[in-house]
Amino acid sequence: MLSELPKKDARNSQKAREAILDAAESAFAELGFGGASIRGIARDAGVNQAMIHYYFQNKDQLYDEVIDRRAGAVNAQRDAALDKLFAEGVPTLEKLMEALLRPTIEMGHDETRGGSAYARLVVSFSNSADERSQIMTSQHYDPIASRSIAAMRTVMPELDMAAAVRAYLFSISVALSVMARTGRAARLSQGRCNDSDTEEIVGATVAFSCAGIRALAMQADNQFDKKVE
Amino acid sequence: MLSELPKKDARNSQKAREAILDAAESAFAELGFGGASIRGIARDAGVNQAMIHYYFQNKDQLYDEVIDRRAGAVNAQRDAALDKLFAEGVPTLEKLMEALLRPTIEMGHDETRGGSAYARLVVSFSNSADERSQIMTSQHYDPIASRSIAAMRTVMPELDMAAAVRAYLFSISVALSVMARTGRAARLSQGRCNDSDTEEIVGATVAFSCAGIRALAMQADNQFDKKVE
DNA sequence: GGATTTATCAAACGTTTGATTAATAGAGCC
DNA sequence: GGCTCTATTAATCAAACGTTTGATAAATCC
Repeated sequence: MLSELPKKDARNSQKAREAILDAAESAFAELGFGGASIRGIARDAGVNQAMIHYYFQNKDQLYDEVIDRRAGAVNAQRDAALDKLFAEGVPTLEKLMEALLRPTIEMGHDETRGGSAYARLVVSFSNSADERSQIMTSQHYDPIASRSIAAMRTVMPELDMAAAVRAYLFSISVALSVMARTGRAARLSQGRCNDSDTEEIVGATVAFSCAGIRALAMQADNQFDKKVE
Repeated sequence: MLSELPKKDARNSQKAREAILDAAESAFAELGFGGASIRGIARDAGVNQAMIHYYFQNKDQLYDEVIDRRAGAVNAQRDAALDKLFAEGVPTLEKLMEALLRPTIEMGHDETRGGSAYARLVVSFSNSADERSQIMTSQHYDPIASRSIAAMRTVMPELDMAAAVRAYLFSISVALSVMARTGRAARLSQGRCNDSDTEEIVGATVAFSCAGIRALAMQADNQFDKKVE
């Protein structure tokens, strides 16, 4: 067969699009939006520089599509998990938090499909206060966050709105930090802390979060009691 | 008095240095290392562009000094708090975690002295896996982290090394997320969640962390029991 | 009070940036 | 076999980038 040469048909164009998204994902994760360059992305993707503008117009839209591709997938998983869970009645807090956190953590640990690069990217912009990051967070992650917070209050009715929001954000920040996998855990524990065993990490994250959430609920309760008496 | 003109003496030179560091802190926090420009920093600081290279040689060293200035201050506070705490015997877990987390959170809430810009910066690089960020984290924050982890194991001897490292990193990630103050809490709670009340946030963060840490300790205990029986 | 050091400036260096252009090659259709 | 649409290329653009330079004013030293 003599067709290992690059083809210019529609099938190959999809390949090019994906290759650009993959390269951009790594570049944005490693260098930040400002530090990543269109030229570098094109080189890594093995395409001509102008192809990036052809498919994505400009750098901002490329960034948005990188995030949209992954956020869409993981949030669909979380939505489905919530649907399934509440179809069988009101779940335990542990089941709920695992449904919310597991897809996030697993994506970060999926080395084979570039999930870990995206993990670092989402950790970075979700903790940033600049306008671009805020827009990405609110557009791609606020809807599932609102649904999750409502679900937490169904499972734990004693959580008021403020406490539930705080509980959700605390839990997510823990999950994101294990997603990022900076290698710090291994460094600080001289290799005794394994941050590659997904099941162990999901278990630890869920246990930590649920205990923390219950503590927040008790704290809120106590404050309520004080005001009442 | 006719001396409102800029002076070229040593006193003014310190002012220029500080102005550059302040402007760089904001720029790096908002735009990332790659997105921030020396020209923009010089403009914001009100100094000539060449002054930045005169004082800091290059962009990398400027970045390092921005971080060193704040990290030195906050880690000195944490060290002193640990000294004081253990001078009076072995403290409770709550006292320990408050000593570790309060200085961090308070710096992020110090709007008047630019602490909140640094907060966003430290959140960003401490969750990043690129080489520059790793170096910053390990140089400026690993020493106090190691001491903190050892202190946690003194207070809770049932924590093995791996669990203690994980507990520390989880707790710090929660504190960092409230430090960043992206405004998301207010958005998701329609303003009901106040992320400006420092005391309330310190209380919530400490309560959440301590409960989580105890849960991790129990988890480790159970695994140990399983292996023994 | 001349020499030396420190602080400051405007201008320029070569490089890299995001973006645009005009030209072309191939696939599918009629 | 020509037409049309999509995909791809090399060349080019002005702007912005980090850094360096040479000159100069002020402060400090001996």
